[in-house]
Amino acid sequence: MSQDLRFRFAPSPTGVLHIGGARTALYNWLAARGSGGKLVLRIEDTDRERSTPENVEQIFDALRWLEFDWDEGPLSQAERADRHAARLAELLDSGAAYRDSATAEDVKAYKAEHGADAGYRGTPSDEPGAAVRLHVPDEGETVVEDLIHGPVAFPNRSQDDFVIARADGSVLYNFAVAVDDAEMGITDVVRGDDHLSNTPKQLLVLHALGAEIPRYAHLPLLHGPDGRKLSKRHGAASVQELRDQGYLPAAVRNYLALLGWGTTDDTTLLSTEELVERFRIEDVGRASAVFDEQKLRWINGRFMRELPLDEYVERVAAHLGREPDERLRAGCEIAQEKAQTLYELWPLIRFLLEPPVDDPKAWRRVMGEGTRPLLEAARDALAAADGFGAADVEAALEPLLARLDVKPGRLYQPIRVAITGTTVSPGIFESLVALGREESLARIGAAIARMGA
RNA sequence: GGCCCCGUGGUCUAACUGGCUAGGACGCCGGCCCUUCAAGCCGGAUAUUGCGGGUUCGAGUCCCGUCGGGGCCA
Repeated sequence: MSQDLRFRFAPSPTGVLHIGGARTALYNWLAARGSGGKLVLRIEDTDRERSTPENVEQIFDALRWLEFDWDEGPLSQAERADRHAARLAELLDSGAAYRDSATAEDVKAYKAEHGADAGYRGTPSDEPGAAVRLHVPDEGETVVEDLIHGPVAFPNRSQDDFVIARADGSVLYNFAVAVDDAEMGITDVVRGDDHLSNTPKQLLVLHALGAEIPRYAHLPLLHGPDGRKLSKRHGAASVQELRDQGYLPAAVRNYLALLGWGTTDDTTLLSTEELVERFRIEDVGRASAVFDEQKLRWINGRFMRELPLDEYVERVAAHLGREPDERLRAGCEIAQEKAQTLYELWPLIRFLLEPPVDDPKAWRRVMGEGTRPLLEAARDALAAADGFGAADVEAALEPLLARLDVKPGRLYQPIRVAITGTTVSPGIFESLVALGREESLARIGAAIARMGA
């Protein structure tokens, strides 16, 4: 078992953890856990505008919600900047990099002369306004040994002598990350496909630095149903939204894991332990995937139903921002089978915690002609019941069906509307029991009164 | 424009070094159950594995070409 593996995850600090980013984090985390390594989190600070402490904290929040653990990057922002400067000077001294004052036009002109597929090669200069470029060999190729794609070769002659630092000394992305990886001892880089063609540049920097090369795994990107990169327009696009909509972290982890990877034996529902045990980064597919919220909902429903009641109540209470009292617990007990998300549970148990809702449509549809005698009979029967357990309630109401010669729905739906205000609720007997005899009678009475003569 | 990646039913995927009547899941349709809505159970439709060649007794799996989608850089 190799120890001290460091997987890095570097979300951009916009405050939003996108689903694609969350999957990347998950794969990093699973791979790290599976190999005895650890996940190192480093926030990308390239976008100063949006890189506020609040935004960074929001990313951490989302990651914590997913129940990941990680180490913060071993180097502070300031330390990183120091290393960048030092390494840059090093490359300049050794001649691996050089100053060049060429403009974009100059590069274009170079290509016009040498061919479009010829990488730009500059001439060293001492001018003050010169940027720093890295020397790229003319011969051979730089190959990325990718765990998912296999070897991917990039011809060196087509690669520009790319800019690694601006004239003012500020470093560019491909140089900065390569230095960071080297300085932080990153052993495994698991990130999106969009970085695949950046990788040869980072390798070139690493080579010039004489640093160790990490293992790379480039994940396929996530797309929306329209085939374009997943974004806000496609509904839930961030982990924060998923959380707000009442999804369970374990279900989200399960679903995300399946978005680009599958088990050989066709298992769909996996606990996190199983995920850690079975996930292998090498088995991740190469094609981009489409986020399908319907499947997430299904998986979430399965996890919801399998949750122990105590934990279920806790999760629900947290989501609703309420105390987990007896009423709530009673509601959870009778509605756990029915909700796919925490969010969906509320309309089902609301009647226990608040007065019945006013739903004119439901009322009109169910409380038609001849309903009043049915409700009166139900009220009387419930009032006279021996006890008020589910069996007692059923024993009280069931005989009415034959006596009044009505189908079950004709009797039960009006009761349902009377006590909840809506046509959808948990089982009618359980609902009455959870509400209690007194309150049930009061609500049925109120409904009768509302119907008038 | 250059370089690179990808292409299995609507969606996510499985198929060790070529042998499978292309498997599973979500969704969809139908049925059962039934006090509503779900869930559950049963059954069904949907894939000439982007397309065209080639190698082979045999290709989703190998080779060539082509189309389409995407990424990075410019």
